[in-house]
Parts: sequence; structure tokens; C-alpha cells
Amino acid sequence: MSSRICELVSKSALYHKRLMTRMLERFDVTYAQYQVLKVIKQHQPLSAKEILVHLDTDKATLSGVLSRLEQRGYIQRDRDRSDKRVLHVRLTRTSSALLEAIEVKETECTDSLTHNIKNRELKNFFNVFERIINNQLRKIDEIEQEQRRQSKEKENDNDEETPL
Amino acid sequence: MSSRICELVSKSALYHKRLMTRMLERFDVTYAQYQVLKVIKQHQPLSAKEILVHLDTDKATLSGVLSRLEQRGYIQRDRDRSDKRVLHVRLTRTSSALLEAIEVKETECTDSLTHNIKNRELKNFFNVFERIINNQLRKIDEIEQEQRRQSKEKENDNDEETPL
DNA sequence: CATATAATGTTTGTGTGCAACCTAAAGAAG
DNA sequence: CTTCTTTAGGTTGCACACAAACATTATATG
Repeated sequence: MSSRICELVSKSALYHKRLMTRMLERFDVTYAQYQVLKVIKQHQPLSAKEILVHLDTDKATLSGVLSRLEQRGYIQRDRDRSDKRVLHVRLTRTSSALLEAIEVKETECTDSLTHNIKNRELKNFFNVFERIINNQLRKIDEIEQEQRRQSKEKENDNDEETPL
Repeated sequence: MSSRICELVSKSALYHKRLMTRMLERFDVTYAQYQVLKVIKQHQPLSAKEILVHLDTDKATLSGVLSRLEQRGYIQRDRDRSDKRVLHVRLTRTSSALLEAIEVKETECTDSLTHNIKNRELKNFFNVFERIINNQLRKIDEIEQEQRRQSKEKENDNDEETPL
């Protein structure tokens, strides 16, 4: 029965991505790009690191997405003058207008997901879902610690063979 | 509020994939590969097309995964003698044994997701989730039809310019 | 039989997702 | 000032998602 959760979550995430991709097709923007653009819009100007805080993705992935967005003229990347490591990312006029149009379509899509679901049902749904997600996080932690222990043991074994 | 669904679904799917990836790390198998192996185990021997029925993925992706699985000696691919287009895919001894071990770990992971959730709560959760997924599918259909109408119109426009 | 069409897989190209490594700049310690 | 460490971001390599084009083999149809 528990494995049913994984099926539903995976399937639903797949469909969500598919829906967004279809919706974004005619705007010629990918879902990942749109998510980044939204964050930029809400907080611009901001650095790459700040974008990451809002997105649960990876800096390597983000770097690629930003490159493509800049190439297409959707964003501007400038270095900070006092600290030349950090970026200042902001939208261009083109993308600001584009985002307005997309956001309308997006709410249309997300709203359609709940039209036959009562408020009370939804509330319980969220409640259980959040507990499940916490369980996921806990289990991930548990496994990562397990791995760390094992690799530390291996490291110690190596130290014995090749000491300082 | 509806957009909260998308957040939770995306986040949970991400965590699920992360959990499975961590769990599979020491078996040196990716999550996609494991999913394919599981389907093969349950129905072997079977064709690539039949694998796709059980997986909601793409034939191009599957082709790559199967190549890698074959390279590592986890599966065997033979052509059907009477219809040389179709494959007969089956596990090797190595992977059969491996799968047994992995499946134990997997149930351990999935079971941990529900340990603090009552049966009734879970039942309601599934019920709502399934309705949401249906709504997702409906909306995807709606958008795909919209796109088809638009591309058909464009096609007609082209026909007027370049008739037979 | 010959040609058109359909079915099964593979290949190719673009965009992620993610780990591992690299660079340049900033800060800290001596 | 010099060296060590940390930080922001970029690059590389591998696997996958997915669209589109392709090859091969079957099948339908004239």
C-alpha cells in the first residue's frame, strides 16, 4: 500500500511537468526556465545563489539555464562592482511582458486541478501530504548518514594502508 | 491555494527520486534502470513495447537504458525469429539476485513514509490524489486539443499559399 | 509481385539533474 | 604581504526526458 504513494507522486509530478510543458510550448520557454524567470521577477535584482534558495535545484543546472535565458535575451547578468564574484540577474522588457501572459495561463491550469474537490478534503490532503514529505526527508537523512558512516570506515581503512 | 498542490507534488517527487537514488547508490544502479529491471522481472521475457506499457516513459529513453543495462550484463536482448522487429528482453542471473536485495531495501523505504499516518487518513489521501491526477490528465488533453486545432489552422493557411 | 503504410526499435539533438572538479575573487591567519 | 580557506559561479561528464528523424521489417492493397 505504501508503494502506492510513490506511484501517485511520481505519476502526478510527471503529469504536472507535462502540463506545464504543453502550456509553455507556444511561449517557447521550458518549465525550468519559466520557474527561474518567476523567481527573478519576484526578487530582482538578485544573485544566482539567491535564486537557488527559492528553487531546490542545483547551481550547475541553474548556470546552464541562465546562459540560455541570457542568449535569448530574457535576462541580463551583471557582475557586482564591489564583489566581482556575485551576479546581479534581472529580467528584460521582453520577458517581463511574456511572464505576465504566462502567469495567467498557469493559474488557469493549477485552478483546474481542484475544481471538484472540497475545501475540507483539500485541507486534509495537504496535512497528510506534508507529513509524508517530512517522512521522506527523514528517510533521506537516515540513508545519507548511513552512507557517510560507511565511507568514513572505508577512509579509515585507507589511512591504515597509507598513513601520513 | 491550488498552486500549493503543484509545489507539494514536485517537491515530493524530487525527494522520492533522491531517496531512491541514495538507496540505489551502493548497488550501482540508477532509479530508471531499477524501474525497468523490475518490470522485466515481473513479465520476462517481454518486448520493449510491452515494457513501455508498464512505465509511462519514452521509447527513446528506454532504448538507452536497455543498452546500458545490457552493457553491464544485467539483461539479455534477443530478436524474435519470426518478427525480427521485436525484442525478447530478460534478466541475467546477476541481476535477478541483485533485484532481490534491492527490493528489500525499497520496501523498507516506502514503508517508512506512512508509519505515522492512519489508515483512514491514507485512504482519503489516495482518493483526493486520484481525483487530482484525473484533473491533470483532463487539462493536458484540453491543452493538447487546443494546440492541435491551432496547428491545423496553420496547416490550412499554408495549403492556401502552397496548394497541390 | 510492387508499392504504400504501419509497427518496432535506434539514433540524434536539446534541455535538464546532479556529482565532481575548476577558477577567480574575497577573507582570514600568520 | 603571503599563504590558506572559503565563497560564487562556471565547466565537464554521465544519465535521462522527449521530440524528430531514421532504419528495418511486416502488412495491407492495388
